[in-house]
Amino acid sequence: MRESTALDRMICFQLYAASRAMTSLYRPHLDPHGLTYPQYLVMRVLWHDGPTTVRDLGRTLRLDSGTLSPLLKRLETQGHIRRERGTHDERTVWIHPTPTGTRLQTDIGDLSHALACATGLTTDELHQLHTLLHRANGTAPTPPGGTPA
Amino acid sequence: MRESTALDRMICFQLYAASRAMTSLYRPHLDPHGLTYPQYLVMRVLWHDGPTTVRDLGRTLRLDSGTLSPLLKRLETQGHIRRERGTHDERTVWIHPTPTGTRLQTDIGDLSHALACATGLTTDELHQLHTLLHRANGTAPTPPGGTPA
DNA sequence: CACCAATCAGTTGTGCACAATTGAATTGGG
DNA sequence: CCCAATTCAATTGTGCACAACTGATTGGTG
Repeated sequence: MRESTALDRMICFQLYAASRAMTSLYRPHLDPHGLTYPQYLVMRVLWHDGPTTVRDLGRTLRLDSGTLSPLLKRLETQGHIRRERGTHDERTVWIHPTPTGTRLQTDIGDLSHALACATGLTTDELHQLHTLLHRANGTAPTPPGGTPA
Repeated sequence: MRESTALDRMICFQLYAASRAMTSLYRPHLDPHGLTYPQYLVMRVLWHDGPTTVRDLGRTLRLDSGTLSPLLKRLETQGHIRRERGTHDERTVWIHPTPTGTRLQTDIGDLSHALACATGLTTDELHQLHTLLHRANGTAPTPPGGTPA
């Protein structure tokens, strides 16, 4: 409908464009709280799992320390997290959400509905997309329940 | 299967992870030619459409001049493209593929098969994914024919 | 014609991504 | 116990993305 380039036929480009578009949809919701999208993902892991090591954050988000270290430094500067060297294993660094960081969860609220609507896809299509992306990512989709954007 | 975080249920994260994974799949194929994935996308547009303006490249790839200007400068330094101010409208800059840049197309060859296989999805699933991403991107999928990765 | 708004490419500044490397801490084998 | 291999976070360097801005060019209107 828009362009007639070979790009139209490339899944990789659609994936690339869709990922950036999704980030843009989050931006207006996160900007007021001073968070970027990757920072928001880190906070979500902390809200859900509690204190975590940098190593586990990397495994979960599939990011390495080269990305996470400066990102976590910025979250610490903003007062959302606290870093602490492990006592048992001094190589690991534990990331704790601060009270400020925890309060962000309720301040930001649930974005999934607003974001799901913004895609223009039906609930069924979102579910299909979710399943396909899971398979492409080599993970198993969580079978029951809704599918947040 | 891997993590039990709320991230599992977020399409946005699956999209973000899948997009980066796809780029990683391209990397070993593009690195030997000194191209990055976004640079490869630019070259594909030039191979398909011939000389193009920076403005149209931006519309096609959904990138602004802040991203394209330095990227094109690097492609020019590598000898793959040539820039030329428009004569009719001196605001626009035309991007021409050089012979070297054109030769890249045959040198790199067709990556779609290798990439499609690497995802582990069936042809049917790739087609579904393609259609869903198109709809999410607000574009119409090109109905007939195969679906390169 | 004069002027003003819009268009276009480029620059600046911030923040990811990721390869490669560093250096400290830990682990395992002999 | 000792030392070589591994693990872990951080750092360095390159290249996107994108917001905000600049400055030149163009097009439309009075």
